[in-house]
Amino acid sequence: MDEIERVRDFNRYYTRRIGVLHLGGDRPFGEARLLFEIGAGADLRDLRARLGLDSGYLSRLLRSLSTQGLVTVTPRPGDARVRTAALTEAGRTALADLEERSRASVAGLLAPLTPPERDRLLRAQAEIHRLLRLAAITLTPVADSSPAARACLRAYASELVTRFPEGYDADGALLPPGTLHDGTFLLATEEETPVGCGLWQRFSDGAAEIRHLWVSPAARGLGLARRLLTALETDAAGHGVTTLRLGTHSSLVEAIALYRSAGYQEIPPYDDSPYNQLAFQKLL
Amino acid sequence: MDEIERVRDFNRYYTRRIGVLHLGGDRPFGEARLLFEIGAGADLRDLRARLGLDSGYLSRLLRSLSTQGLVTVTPRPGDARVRTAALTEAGRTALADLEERSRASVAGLLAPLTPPERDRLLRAQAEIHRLLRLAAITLTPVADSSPAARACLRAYASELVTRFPEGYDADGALLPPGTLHDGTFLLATEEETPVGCGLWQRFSDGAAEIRHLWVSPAARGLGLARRLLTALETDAAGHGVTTLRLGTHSSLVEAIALYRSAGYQEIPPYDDSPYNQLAFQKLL
DNA sequence: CGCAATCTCTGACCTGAGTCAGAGGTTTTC
DNA sequence: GAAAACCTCTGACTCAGGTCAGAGATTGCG
Repeated sequence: MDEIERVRDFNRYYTRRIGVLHLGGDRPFGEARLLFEIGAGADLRDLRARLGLDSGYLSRLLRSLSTQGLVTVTPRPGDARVRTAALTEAGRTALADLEERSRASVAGLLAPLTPPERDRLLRAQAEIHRLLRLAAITLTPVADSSPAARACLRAYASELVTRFPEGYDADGALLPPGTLHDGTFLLATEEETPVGCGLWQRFSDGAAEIRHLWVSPAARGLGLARRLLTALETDAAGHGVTTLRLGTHSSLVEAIALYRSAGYQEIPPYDDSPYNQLAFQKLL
Repeated sequence: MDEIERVRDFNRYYTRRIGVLHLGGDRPFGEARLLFEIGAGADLRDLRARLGLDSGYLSRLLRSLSTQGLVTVTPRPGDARVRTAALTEAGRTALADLEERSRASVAGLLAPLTPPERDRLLRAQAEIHRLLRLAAITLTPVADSSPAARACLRAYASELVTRFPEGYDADGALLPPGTLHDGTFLLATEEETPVGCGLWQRFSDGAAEIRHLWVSPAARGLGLARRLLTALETDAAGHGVTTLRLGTHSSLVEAIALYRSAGYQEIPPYDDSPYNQLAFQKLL
């Protein structure tokens, strides 16, 4: 049985087992989901966007919930076009009940397992979650002046400000927008939000430099930095680059470990940036 | 976040990610499932039982598939009450197409991962599968003469016949039906089928013996033997047993390792059974 | 042989989930 | 102040999935 078949097999088994679990109770799934999503109150437009519902459908669902006395829908003060939904006291208890029943069915699933077995289950789930998130992240080349690219670089810079003991001067050290001509800016995106970046840029001597490799805190621990690095190397190699260099700050220990494990050799610093206390090189 | 919440969280993420995968194509899910289940041909009654369908519903589904030219339904030769469904050539290609598209969507999911990452994913999935299977197995006390109990003991005996170099004389060594009076026979059941057993039986001196601990080949590697053993110990302790003994054959190395790791100490053989070459004891 | 059991089919019905085209309010913009 | 934009609601409709009651055909059994 090959890799794909094993994954399909697992999917079948898992969804079958999980399908049995208590999801919406006796309440239709759509209503249960809506109760959950309203939570502390929400505008209908937001609910529609979050749940991907048709406005007519949402309207009917809400009416059903409000005739059951679980939610109230009122015009938002200040803008009466928008209406906001809120749970009533009965709605809150209904939601709590749903939650409790869902928890109970999971607890029933776990009950026969010993603590070490449960621990292994949780670890395996965390591993799968990690890997699936990583698999869902896409890398795309974008212009270094694109809003997403600039947002990543700003986040990168503001993190370095706090990480470097001497601070970080973004204006002086960050790649100015629109200046990346011979190279590629790669943006990592998870479900439409940018979660990392990196770029390579050719030197006048034909070698190239990797810069601004960054992974957002929300996406750390997935192995994304390594993937970005390999993708940058492949892209650069595809553009004829044979020598890659990079400089880094001695306080960025994880980055340094990454470079070493990716086959980069330490070389003497090749520029005068105060932040590049260490330099590395790799021949592609 | 507690254990239960973490499991729920994973379930939410996983089902969301998997839900996107290609399941039935443009074909309704029910029809796709039916195509899959018909496979090389099946009686309608079996299909109903396997898929849990109402007979009217199945009839309509099949009619839809047969007007699409994907299946033929014919009376079974020999018993014209029963009808059997078979895929046509077009049905086989439609099924192959479904399979292929499902495979392709899984392949797309895996594509961004490196081989070691995929390997970790598969391992984690296998671990979860194992643990969920184990959690789904129930242990119930049954009469030693019940059909399920006898079936397990027969399977146990026929396995020993091939495992022991000297063979195994079931008539002489197996617990005769209806003879377990002061003790408990535990049956392990996975989705209605028996997958293991074990019993404890009190000696005249007040101590008790564990016998016939067996796990079906289909359920090995899950940790079921250990669970059975602990359950037997707990049950026996609940009946006032403080000393448990057991005898085993020197060729059953996994069993011996299990006993040792469960805290059993080797003692001199306490009976003259030719199969109990080793004996163990544990004080509860 | 006749009756009961077995199996499948048909028609009638239901629910959840969702789409689509307007109608009718409210606010913003010019 | 009027038009445009925005937001929600209503009515009409679709589809998948499923249940239920009985009709009709066939077979097994006494």
